Amino acid sequence: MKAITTVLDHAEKQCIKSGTRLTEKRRQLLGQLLASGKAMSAYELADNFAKKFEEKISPMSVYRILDILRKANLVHKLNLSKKYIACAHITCEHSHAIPQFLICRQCDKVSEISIQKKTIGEIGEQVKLANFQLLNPQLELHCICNDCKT
Amino acid sequence: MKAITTVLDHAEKQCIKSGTRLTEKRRQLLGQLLASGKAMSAYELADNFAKKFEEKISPMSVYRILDILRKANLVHKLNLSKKYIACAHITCEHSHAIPQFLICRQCDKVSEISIQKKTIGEIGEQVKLANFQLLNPQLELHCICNDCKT
DNA sequence: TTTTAATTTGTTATGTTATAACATATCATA
DNA sequence: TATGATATGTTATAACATAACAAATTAAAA
Repeated sequence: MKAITTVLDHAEKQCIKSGTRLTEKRRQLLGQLLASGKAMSAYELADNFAKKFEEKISPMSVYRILDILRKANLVHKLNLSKKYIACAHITCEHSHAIPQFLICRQCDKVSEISIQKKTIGEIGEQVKLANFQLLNPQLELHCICNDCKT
Repeated sequence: MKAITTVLDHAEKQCIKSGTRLTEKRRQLLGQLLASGKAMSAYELADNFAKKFEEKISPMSVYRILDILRKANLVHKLNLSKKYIACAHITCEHSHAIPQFLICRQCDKVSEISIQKKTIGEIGEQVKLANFQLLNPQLELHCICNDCKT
C-alpha cells in the first residue's frame, strides 16, 4: 500500500488535469478518507476533521469539497449507504470506467472492482427483454467478505 | 391490467397469510400506490392521501404502513431513490425471489424483473475473485426505457 | 503592484428521509 | 364487557443534503 502523501501528490496532478486545485482543506479531507481506509458519511468527516486537524469544518463545506473530489474522480459516493470513499486507483494514470463496489454487510469493508464488459452485456440482454436499455450503472453489491465469512 | 380492487382483494389474502390485516388505511395507501403506477416517497404518499381521501395521514403513519406492506411483500422499497412501489406480482400466487428493478432515468418508470440465476451466478464468480461472497442483492439498474429512448 | 475577477470557504437556513417514544383508539376474544 | 393485542395519532428529533448570500483567498489583468 502506497504512502498517503504519495497518493495525495497524484491526486494533486489529477485535480489540475480536471481544471481545479487540491487546496489545503481538500488535501486534508482526502487524506482523512485515505487514512480511514473506509467509507464515511459527510457528517462523520466533518466531526473527525475537527478532532484530527484542530480546526472546524462545516458539513456544508465537506459536501462542497466532496463534490469537487468526486468530479476529479478522487472520491466515489456509495449511494446506498450515503457514504463517501477514496477512489482505489488514484495512483493509476489510466482513465477508469464507472466503478462497481462490493460492500461487506458485516464489517462495511468496501472493495472497488470492475465488472467485465461481457457480464454487463449479459445483464443488458435481459434488460432488453423488458424493453429497457441498460446504462452503465454503478453497482453496489451486498456481500460478505472472506474475513467475516468464517 | 387488472382492476385495482381485484389486486387489493389479493393483497388482503396475502396479508392474512403473513399474519396481519389489510386495514382501511393500508388498503387506501396501497390503492394509492397501485393507482399511481409509479414509485412514490413516503411524504408524497402522505400529501396525496389528504387530497385523495379527505383525511390526513402523518408521514409517521405512512412509514409504519409501508413497513407492514413491505413485510407482506406487497410493496418494495427502491433504496436508491428512497421511494416505494407496489409489487408488480400481487395477483400471482407463487412466492418470489428478491426482486430486481429497472428504473428509467428519464421518466422514472420502474419495471420489476427477475434476473436469471445464471447471470447472478456469473457476477458471483467475479465477486469471488475479489475475496467476497455475493449475497442475493436487490439490484436497481439505471436504464432508459424504450419510450424515452426514441 | 494594485485592481479586478474568479474561486474557495464560512455561515445560516431550510428541505428531505427516517425513526423513537409515548398516547390514544380500535379490534378480537376470553 | 373486560382484557390484551394491534393499529394509529402526535410530537420530537436524527441523519443526510442543498440553497443563498457573505467573506476571504487566490489568480490574472492592467
